[in-house]
Amino acid sequence: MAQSETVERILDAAEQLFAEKGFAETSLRLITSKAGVNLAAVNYHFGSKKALIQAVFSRFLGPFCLSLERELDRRQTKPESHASLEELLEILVEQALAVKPRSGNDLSIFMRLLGLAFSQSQGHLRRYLEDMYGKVFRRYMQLVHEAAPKMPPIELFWRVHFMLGAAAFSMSGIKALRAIAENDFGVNTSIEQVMRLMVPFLAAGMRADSAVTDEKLASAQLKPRSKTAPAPAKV
Amino acid sequence: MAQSETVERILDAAEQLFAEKGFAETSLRLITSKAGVNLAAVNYHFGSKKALIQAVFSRFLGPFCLSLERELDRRQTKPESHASLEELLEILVEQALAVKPRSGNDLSIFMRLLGLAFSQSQGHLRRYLEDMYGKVFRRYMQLVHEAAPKMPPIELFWRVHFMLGAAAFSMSGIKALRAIAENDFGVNTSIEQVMRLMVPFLAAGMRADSAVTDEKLASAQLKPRSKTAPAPAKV
DNA sequence: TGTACATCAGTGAACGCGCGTTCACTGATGTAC
DNA sequence: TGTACATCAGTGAACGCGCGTTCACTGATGTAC
Repeated sequence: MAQSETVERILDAAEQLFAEKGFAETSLRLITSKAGVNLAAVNYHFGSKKALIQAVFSRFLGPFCLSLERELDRRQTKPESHASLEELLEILVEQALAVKPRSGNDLSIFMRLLGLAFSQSQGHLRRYLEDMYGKVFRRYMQLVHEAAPKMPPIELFWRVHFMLGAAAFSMSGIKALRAIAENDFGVNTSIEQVMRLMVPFLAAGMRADSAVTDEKLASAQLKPRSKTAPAPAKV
Repeated sequence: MAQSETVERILDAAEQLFAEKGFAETSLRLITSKAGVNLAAVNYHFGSKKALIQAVFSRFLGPFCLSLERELDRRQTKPESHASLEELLEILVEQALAVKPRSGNDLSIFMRLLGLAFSQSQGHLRRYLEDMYGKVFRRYMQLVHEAAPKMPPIELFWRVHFMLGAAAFSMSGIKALRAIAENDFGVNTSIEQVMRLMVPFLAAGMRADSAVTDEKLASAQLKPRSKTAPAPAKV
């Protein structure tokens, strides 16, 4: 076998199987037999199953976040004009679609993996993703904050996670959902179409009138972020 | 031990552990030791681990769906007036909150389980839920359909799943999210408050102007549901 | 140009471990006569 | 009232199995002299 074509074969097989079955349910024996490589090759090249899981994410998220960061840089140099919610969401769609052609595999596979990353209890994975990509994510969130109409910060917080949920969930089950849609309506909805359908839905949700009635919630403000402990003392 | 207090203890422990760790990652040994019962008791009372998983869902979904069905009956007898999207969403919130006091345990645990049911590959569970609760779900969806402003059916289909995603995802990670919110903003958001924050977000998303530009998608209509095969012949 | 050695991707078999399940058994309770 | 039997929740130990990981090994390729 050519110089570490093996590594790519393992990553391809693992990506697909993890997306289908989840992490715990996918054994190294299944991965290596699908990849047509030796069982021990995973531990030889990656060191452990955990490291393989992280490598699968990095292969996609690396280029994606790099591309996203460059796009954010580009916008920052332009004359100061805030992007709309729709524009911000479109940026993500564009970056995701741009990364896709890396290989023959499907964007939907990776979206499903992202969904799993949140719902499966892979503590090491969440720590790894936060360390590697947390910075870009927070930078993007800052722009969303600026684009959202004046709203209690805590409500913004929750709405962002509703958005995240809608995206991660529908993408994570996208294969089944597309099949149902095809069966019930007789038309095929491409991944790209689904993502574009999501944009106005999410933007409208973000713009809905505030529902906060509780006074404590309404007045809550973002505390300064501290690495190790809550904010030190009263202001 | 009193007459099958054991069964309840197993269900309580399993519910909590499944929600924390997922199904595959939670062993019967962990469940039974947390419950303080013998390892073999699960297989004695439930027959298998799969059956235990289903029983955990039924303990909550049974009362919930019964309660939902009665509420839908009540509304059907009233003078013909369509419920708004907000009203329909509020119904779910009310039913969910009404079931909660069954025991001391937390609604959030069950919401997380529901999220897991979609994202973990438990084929038997999806089949079981569809068989048991599919009917009520489709009846409810019909009302949502009537409440949504005129919209291509396929877009409605996708938007419903965006809603489902936002709910399932944010509820499934609710424990971590509440902790982050508490840490970053210094206020506690109750599960009930989160659910009520979700209602206007989802309703606004459902009402957003249609984004369908593709002609094929715009004209797609719901096919008659057939048990075994696609619709028989051209109309 | 030829030989000795180092490197390294990949291998095959085995390791110990935790898993879900099974099974013969116990002991308390209820029932028939 | 007393005895024999049936029922059934619960037990303790063992079963076979698939898992992630380890390890001594192979064989191809590159490098030094």
